[in-house]
Amino acid sequence: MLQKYTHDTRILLAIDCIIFGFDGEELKLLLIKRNFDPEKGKWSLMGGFLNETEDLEEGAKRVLNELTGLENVYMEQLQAFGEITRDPVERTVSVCFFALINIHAHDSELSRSMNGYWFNFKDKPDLIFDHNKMVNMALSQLRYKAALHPLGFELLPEKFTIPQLQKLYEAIYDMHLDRRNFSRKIISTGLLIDTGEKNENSATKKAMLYQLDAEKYKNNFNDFHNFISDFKW
Amino acid sequence: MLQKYTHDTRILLAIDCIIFGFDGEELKLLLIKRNFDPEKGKWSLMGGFLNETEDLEEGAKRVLNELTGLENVYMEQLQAFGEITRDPVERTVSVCFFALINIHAHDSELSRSMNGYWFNFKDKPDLIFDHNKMVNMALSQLRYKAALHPLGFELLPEKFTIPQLQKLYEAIYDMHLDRRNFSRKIISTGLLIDTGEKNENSATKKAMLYQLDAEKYKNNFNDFHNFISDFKW
DNA sequence: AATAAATTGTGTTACATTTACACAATTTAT
DNA sequence: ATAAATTGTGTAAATGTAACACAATTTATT
Repeated sequence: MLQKYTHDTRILLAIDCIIFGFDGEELKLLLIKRNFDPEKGKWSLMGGFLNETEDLEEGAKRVLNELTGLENVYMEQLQAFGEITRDPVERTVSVCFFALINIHAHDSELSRSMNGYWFNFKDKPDLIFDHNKMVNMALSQLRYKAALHPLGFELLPEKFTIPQLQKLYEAIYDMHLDRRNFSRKIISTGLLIDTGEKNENSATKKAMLYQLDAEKYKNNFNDFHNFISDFKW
Repeated sequence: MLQKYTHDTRILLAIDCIIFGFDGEELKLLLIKRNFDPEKGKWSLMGGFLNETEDLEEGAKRVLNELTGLENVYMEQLQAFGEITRDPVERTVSVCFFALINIHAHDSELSRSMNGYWFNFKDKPDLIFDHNKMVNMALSQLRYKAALHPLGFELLPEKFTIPQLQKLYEAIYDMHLDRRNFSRKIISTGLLIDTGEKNENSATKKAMLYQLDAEKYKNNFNDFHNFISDFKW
């Protein structure tokens, strides 16, 4: 058997998880009010230490699951954050993930029991440590990626209308999009299947409900698109 | 003073560094033949453990500098890699960076003394641990980013011709580009300054030498472009 | 039962960008 | 002088994007 490394520093490894949601009008963020130290009483991302028995993705899924009860959620690693003094207690490097969830499908009693609260992204409170930086980078990354790949669907229910999808994109980019051009762009991806149903929650003309073509979505996820060609980066 | 965390796992933190270069014809990778354990005699990326006195970027810069002697190099974090058994010696999470360097400007004696050798990316040998995965992801990320931002310049000498820049892009994407359309696209960014000089190392018509408009480059780096619109992802 | 108000679906035209290709100019070797 | 290789600039067709018009659906109101 191999010797262990002689390297002997104590640098802890944490996971932090940014959770995006969408309520039909605004891009939202699930944050927790800490009832534990350090920084008890302040707002932060959901996080935890990485266990020896799990890899990074498993750790991130665990952390997400502890707050939302969800599994099989879209998640990607943002990056590692390692400023020396980012955690005042002791040296901790955090690997940060962001998740896109259907806000109506999570276990809201569980998240409330963990002191979890949804905020409009625009109205998010000041966060502990370097969590503000993480969240801002995550929004940049979400914008970057959602402009080029069909990512937004992850934030919607299984069946959705094109106007709903447009409102989501308008929330992500905080800008107005042309209804007709947006619709044409989305339809032309070929990723949507007309369910034949209509959105009954409407006081005016009921929009058609679509769902993702799961096969095409999986196979063509990495294709390049140009969903938001006029966003000013 | 705050208590330390009670969390007590030993997970080591390493840095690995992918170093891209360009020799005028091919995209290159600087790898080391390990004369130390583990996996002595095999090929790997340059790496090292993170020290308690440095943050992640500082650690990556140190690792790069130990092999190349370079400072002030373009570098970005790829992501953290944390599979449980990625390092057979003991549990180690590695934060992976990639660097773009001017291949002619580094300390080649130093890198040779560290057992560093340049490979054509296409001919890279099998690497230890998960370094193959890191390198392939880094190429994807380089392609992604260089298609949208003016990144390629980092791999060229200070003064360069447009045909040289084109060869670089052709090497990165492993495809042929139309000379005339490429030239127009690059010129239209407004990032190039005509030095008035010509490339004397040419047996036929000598191409004009350009250099970056440092101010515009810095300010407009995050602007979106479409340098490689016809690459099939 | 007709009408107004809000929203959704589809079409059309002008403008900008990308693609494909032609030709003239420069440099060295023959 | 001529040929071969490469570089710089131009132009027309095809494609994609932006801006805008109008008809259809649904509920509430008259």
